[in-house]
Amino acid sequence: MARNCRFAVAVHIITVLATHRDTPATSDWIAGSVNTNPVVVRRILSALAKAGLVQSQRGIAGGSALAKEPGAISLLDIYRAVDEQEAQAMHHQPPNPNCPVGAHIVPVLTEILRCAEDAKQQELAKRNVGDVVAAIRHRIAAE
Amino acid sequence: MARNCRFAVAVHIITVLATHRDTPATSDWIAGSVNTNPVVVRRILSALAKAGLVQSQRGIAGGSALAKEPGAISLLDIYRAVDEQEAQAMHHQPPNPNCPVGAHIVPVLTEILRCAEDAKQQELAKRNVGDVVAAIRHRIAAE
DNA sequence: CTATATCGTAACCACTATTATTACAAATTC
DNA sequence: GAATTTGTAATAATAGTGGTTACGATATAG
Repeated sequence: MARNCRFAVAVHIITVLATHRDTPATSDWIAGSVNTNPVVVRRILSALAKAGLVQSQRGIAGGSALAKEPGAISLLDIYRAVDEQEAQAMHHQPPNPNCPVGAHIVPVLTEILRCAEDAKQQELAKRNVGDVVAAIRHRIAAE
Repeated sequence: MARNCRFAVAVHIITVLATHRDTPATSDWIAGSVNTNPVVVRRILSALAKAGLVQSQRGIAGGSALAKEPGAISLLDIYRAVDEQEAQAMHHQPPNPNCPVGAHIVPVLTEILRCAEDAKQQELAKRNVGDVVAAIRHRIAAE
């Protein structure tokens, strides 16, 4: 259970909200579509709300709704809202500073990983929630 | 201790080998530069050897050495040799197939994450071990 | 005002990925 | 044959992750 699926679940949640814009969706109802626990959904909704992507309301007619148009929410917005951790990390222990390689490799590697992560994020920035909804509608129509 | 630093350690190891090409390096010696346990170094060397990037030899004059020129080893080669796991994963439980979103989002998300990962790998492919050695030499000269 | 429904979040558990460490057989050289 | 080194298995320690329970805060209905 250790692999990170927050991004997948977050996109799922936002896509559900984008296809039910008439009425706020409860975490319980969303959890039924994602097939997980409502608290997991609420945790991710909380992160998305902090990023300004969704709005939630408590109470008897409460629930969550998009705070922006689907076309104005990129997948990078979602990624940054929920996936703060780097995939590849630096050494656990700092390398030996008396070795020429050990003394200088960390900033070199950090810069390389930053470029690689940037490329990934730029690819995510090319797509928005409207595109995901359209892709799903296309698949439904093709059935 | 849960973050993945195999890529960082693998690049470190290969860079050490690239700067000491005259004689094979023992895992114990490399571990001194990386500041970790020799077995950790040997495990990563084993993965690098399976990818054809290094060669190791047992025995009293044993150790490891590059199997290719530094300029012929890209960082993507190293990444693929040691980092098999995806950073972002799909849902733990399959989504609800009775929800239109749940029924169709997985292939859409899989394709998006594949593109993002591809972009990252293409960025890593642009750099090779020779570039890393040059960057480190540049930093040493700038001291 | 009270009851009900819902969110927000803390606390805890189970599971997994990862690194560190010990141990030892296999291989190589002297 | 002794010494050294790799290769790998086994184990422990740590941390990230999602699932679950619990409960206070909040909003609406009546």
